[in-house]
Amino acid sequence: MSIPGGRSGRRRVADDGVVPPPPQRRATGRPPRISRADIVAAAHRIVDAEGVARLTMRRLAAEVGSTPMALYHHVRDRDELLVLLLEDYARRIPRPELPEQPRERIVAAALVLHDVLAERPWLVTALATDDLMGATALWIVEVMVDAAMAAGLSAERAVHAYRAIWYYTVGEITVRSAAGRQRASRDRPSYRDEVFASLDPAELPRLAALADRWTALTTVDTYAAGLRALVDGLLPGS
Amino acid sequence: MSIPGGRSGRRRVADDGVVPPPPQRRATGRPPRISRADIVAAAHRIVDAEGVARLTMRRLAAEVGSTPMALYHHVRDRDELLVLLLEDYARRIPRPELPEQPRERIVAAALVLHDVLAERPWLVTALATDDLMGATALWIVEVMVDAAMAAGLSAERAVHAYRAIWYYTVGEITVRSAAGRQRASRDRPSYRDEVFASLDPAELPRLAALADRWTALTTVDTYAAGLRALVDGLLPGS
DNA sequence: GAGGGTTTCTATACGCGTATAAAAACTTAG
DNA sequence: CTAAGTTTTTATACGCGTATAGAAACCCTC
Repeated sequence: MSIPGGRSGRRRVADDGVVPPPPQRRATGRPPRISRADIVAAAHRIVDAEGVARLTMRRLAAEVGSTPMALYHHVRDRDELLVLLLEDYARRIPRPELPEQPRERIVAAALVLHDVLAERPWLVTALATDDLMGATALWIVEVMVDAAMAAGLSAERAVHAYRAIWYYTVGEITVRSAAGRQRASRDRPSYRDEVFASLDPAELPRLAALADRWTALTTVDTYAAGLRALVDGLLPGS
Repeated sequence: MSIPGGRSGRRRVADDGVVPPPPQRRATGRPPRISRADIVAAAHRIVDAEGVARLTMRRLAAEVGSTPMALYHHVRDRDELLVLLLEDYARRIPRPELPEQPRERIVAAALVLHDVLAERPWLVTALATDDLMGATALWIVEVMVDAAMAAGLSAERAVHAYRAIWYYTVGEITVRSAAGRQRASRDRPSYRDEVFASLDPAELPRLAALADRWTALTTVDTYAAGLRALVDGLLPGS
């Protein structure tokens, strides 16, 4: 009925924490032909070779040599699969040298987070659902909360600060990747161009003056700059 | 072949701006049975009565008394439909009294924006694609850019400041609405609970200490507080 | 052996967004 | 009246995520 053990670490431990005598005991039931790890590995192969758009449950089933619905006994849904993929990516992040200074620590940690996601923007939807990254990447959150407290924030406010940074990061990835997707399919002239072309300078003088530069201005990568501003505002006075 | 006139404002105007002699001229071709306005109105009805989940192209076609594919001659895709819906919502926003002080103007404008979206989080995906709201809500952007410049920022930096706020807002809505959706389907115990339950206090002391308060801490609405911090960081020093 | 219990896997089906191709309904030219 | 051209509408189809129901494959106890 239920999906088998989430974290692969704990297995066959009763509620009281006692491990049953035969540690290498096979549970009853039909033996599985595929495993969660198989699925994740196959998913990795597909994403690397054909892109995430091709990562469908049917394609994945074919890759592991099974049927689509069989996957659902090992993975709750497609979103969970994406989170598992991220888990793998996160494991590979080299834990970088972090600055000592709290403010710079936070910025550095957020940049690591951002870089991982920016390369795989399709993860963000799945992540937002889980609101937090997989367990493997939690050290980034720890760093940020810890540094925020070192900078003088209470535990509560440190968490809120982390969250603000998380929001900002999710938003940046979402918007920028959506914009990129749109630029990719560039036969149509885009709603925005049309709107900007017909701006009324009397009503919206600033935007009208910026209209022709708008696309250029909003294509620049300003994540780091905005992040620094946010952190500056979040931490107690300069 | 192409989808007829975007903004309903300009019609039958040649490239040189001269209106052809017969202003009430019907173009050739099969006369339309439905219009863009019909579609948007029907969409509104469905969303209000049955929720956005029911707003499918098939259901919408039934509502306007047509077939699904007929809609696609008046609307590019479902996302564009959502943007048109937002357009309508935006038109209804009463333009509030805005504070004179630039910093507070920005905050107030962002809060208006946030409130509109927070009530209709499903709009955000469509919006992110278009990266900007429909024309009707552009005054919010104008206010923010203008106030940022009044506070001493260059035009470029003012746009970047607006963008940072936009990112933060999109992220907040995305994450919070995803979390809400998840809390709605609460039979399963959620991946996050599992992760937090098995935190290693030696590795992640801050998070372990906060584990039991985490959900409470991350459920609080901190949009306004984070926004103020962001604006403080973006505008030149106090 | 035979029958339950349990787990995994397969078959089938639904509704979704939308691509594609063709039919229908009109205007205009001959 | 007919033929061509244009626009809108329809029919059909594809692949998607996944719900549901039942078959298959194993372990036990008799």
